[in-house]
Amino acid sequence: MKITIKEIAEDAGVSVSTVSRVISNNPKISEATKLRVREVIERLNYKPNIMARGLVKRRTGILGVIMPKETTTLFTSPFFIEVMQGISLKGKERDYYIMYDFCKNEKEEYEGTRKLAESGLVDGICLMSTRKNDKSIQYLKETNFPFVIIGEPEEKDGVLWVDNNNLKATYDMVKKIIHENSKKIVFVGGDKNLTVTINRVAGFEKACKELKLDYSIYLGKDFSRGEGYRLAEKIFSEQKCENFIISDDNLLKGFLEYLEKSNIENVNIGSFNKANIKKVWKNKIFLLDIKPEKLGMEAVDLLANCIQDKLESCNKIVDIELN
Amino acid sequence: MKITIKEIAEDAGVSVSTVSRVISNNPKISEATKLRVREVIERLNYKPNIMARGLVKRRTGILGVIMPKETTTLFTSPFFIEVMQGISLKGKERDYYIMYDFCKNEKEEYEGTRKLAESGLVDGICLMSTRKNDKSIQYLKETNFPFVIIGEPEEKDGVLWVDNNNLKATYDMVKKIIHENSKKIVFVGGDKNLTVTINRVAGFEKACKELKLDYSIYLGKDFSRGEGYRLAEKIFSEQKCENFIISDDNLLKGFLEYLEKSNIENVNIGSFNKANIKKVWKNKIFLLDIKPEKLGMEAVDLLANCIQDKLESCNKIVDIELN
DNA sequence: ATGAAAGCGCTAACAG
DNA sequence: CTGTTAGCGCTTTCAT
Repeated sequence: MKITIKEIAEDAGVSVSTVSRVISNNPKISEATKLRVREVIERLNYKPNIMARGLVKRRTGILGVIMPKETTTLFTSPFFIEVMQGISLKGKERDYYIMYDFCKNEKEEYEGTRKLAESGLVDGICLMSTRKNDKSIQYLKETNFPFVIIGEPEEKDGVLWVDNNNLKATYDMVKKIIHENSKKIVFVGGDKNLTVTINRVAGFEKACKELKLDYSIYLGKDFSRGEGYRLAEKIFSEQKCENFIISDDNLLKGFLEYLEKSNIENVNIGSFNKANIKKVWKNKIFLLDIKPEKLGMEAVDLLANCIQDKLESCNKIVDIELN
Repeated sequence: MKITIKEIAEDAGVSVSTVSRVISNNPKISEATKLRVREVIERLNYKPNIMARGLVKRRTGILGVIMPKETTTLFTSPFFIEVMQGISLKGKERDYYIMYDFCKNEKEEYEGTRKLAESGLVDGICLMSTRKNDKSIQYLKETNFPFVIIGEPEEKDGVLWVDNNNLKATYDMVKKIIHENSKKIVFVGGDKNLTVTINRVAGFEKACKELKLDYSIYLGKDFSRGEGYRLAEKIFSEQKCENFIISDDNLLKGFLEYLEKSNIENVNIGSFNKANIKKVWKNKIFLLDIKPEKLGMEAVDLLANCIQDKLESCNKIVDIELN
C-alpha cells in the first residue's frame, strides 16, 4: 500500500495538518518541525496523492493538449513533436503534467475538448489549431475555461494565443532573396483559409508592392509534398522565375523534387521551418526557423499564468529571425 | 460551479448511491429509475469528477507514457508520432486518458517514471525504449507497478512488451532482394547495443549463411542521416556492392544522398519504416512497414489488460509483412 | 505554532 | 431494488 500523509504524521509525531503545512511550506510552522517532518517524508519517500489533493484544491496540476487532425497527415513535419517538447519542457518547469488527446477530425477535437474540460481532469487546455468558426474555442470561452491557442485565432477578443510574426518574417524574406537585377518572385503556399497563409501572403504582397516586383501567388489545397510538386509543375509550365517563397517544409520538399527531376538550377528559395531537406547543391535556400519548441513553451506559460491569475498579456509573438 | 452527483440525486429524487449505480450500470437498479436518472444526467450535462472517483477506486483511468531521449533527436522519424497515435486511439477505445512525459536523458526517464508511478496519477506506464540495465524497468518491477515496453527488453521475465518480428523480417528481406546472379550484400545499421539492431543483424546473418552469400555488416553510432551518409562513404570506399539492407529511415536518407551525389545507380535496397524518402528514380527500394501505430495499440491493450487483471499473454509480436 | 474536524465528490459495504 | 454511512487522502477553517 502506498504511504499516506497520515503515516508521515504518526512517524513525525505531529498532526496531518502540520504535515500538509510543511509540504506547502507554510511560514507558520517552526523550522524545527519542518526539518523533522521533511526528514520523515524523505525517509519514507512519501509523495502526496494527486487525486486527493486535486479533489480538495480543485486543481489537478494537469494541462490538456488537443492535437488536431493535421497531426495525422503531417507526420513528416517535425513541427508538432517539437511543439510538444516545448510544452513538456515548460510543463516540467512550472510543475504541470501534460495530457495529450490526438484527434482524427474536427468533431473529435470538439468532443475531446469538452470531455477534458468537463471531467475536471485538467486545469487548462491548449489548442494546437484554429479553425474558422471553431466550436471548441466557442465552448471554452462560454464556459470560461482557461485555454490557449497555438496559432492566431479569428476572434482574438480575450483569448490567449501564441504565434510567429509571419507577416514581418515573410516581408523580410522577400527583401532578402530578391537581387538587384531580378524583379520576379513567386509565393507557394498551402491552405488559403489558415491564418498562417493569410499572414504570410500579406507580408509577401507588402514587400512586393514596396519593391515594385512582378509577383504571383500559388496556393495548394494543403501543405503536402505532393502539392509542392504539383504546384512546381504548374508554375514552371506557366512562367520562368528564379525567386520563390515556399510556405512550409513539405511543400518545399515536393518543390525541390520537381526542380531536381527537371534539372532546374540557380533558383533562390526562402522557406519556413527547419525543413529536414536533403543537402542541396545546385540551388540556394534560406530556411527560417519558426521555433516550434518556443511556441509550445510560451503557450504553457500563458496558460499557467492564466490559471494562476497572474496574467499580464493575452498573446505572445515568437519572432522568426532572419540572419 | 460544476454540477455534482448530489444535485443529480436531488433532481431525480433518489440517493447519490443510486445515481452512482446508474452510472456504473449496476443491474440491481430498476429500468425505470435508470431511465429517470439518465434523463437528469443528460439534461444537466453531468460528468463525474475523475479525481473523486479516482480517489476511492484507486484507479485514475490514466496511462502514462515515457518518451525517451531519442524523441529529441529523432524528430525526423515519424515513428514516435505514429506510435503515439496508436496509443491514443486504443486509449480512447478502452477509455483511458494518456499522459506523456518527454525526457531529455536517461535520468529524466527514470525520474519521470518514478514520479508518475508514485503520485498515483496513472494506472500504468508505457515505456518507449529499453536500455541495457534499465533502471526504470527495474523500479517498476520491484514496485510491481503495471507497465509495458515497446521494444524487446533484455530481461523478459514477467514483463509485458510489444515488438516487431525483426529477425524474421530481415531474413525474408534478404531473400527478397538478392537475385540469382548477385551474391553480395551489405547490412547498414545503427546503435549495436539496441535489441532491434541485434535482431535484424541476426536475421540478416541467418539468411546470408543459408544462401551462402558474401556479406558484411556496417553499424553506425546512431540512426541519423549523417551516419547513413558516412557509412555509405565508407562502404563504397572499401567495396563494390549492389544489395543493401538499411535498418532505419534516417540512415536510408543519408545513404541515398550519398548515392545521388556519387551518381551510383542500379542498387537494390531493403529498408525499414515507411521512410518518408523522396521518389527514387534510379535505384530499387523495398520499404517495410513496421506499423508503429499498431505497436502503440497493442501496447495499450496489453497494459490495460494487465491493469484489469485479464492478462493472457506477456508479449505481442507485430508482424512486418513482405509483399 | 499546532491540532481537531469538516468536507472535496465519489464508491462500496451494509442494511433494509 | 434503494438508502445510509463510512471512508479514499488531502487541505483548510477554526480553535487553542
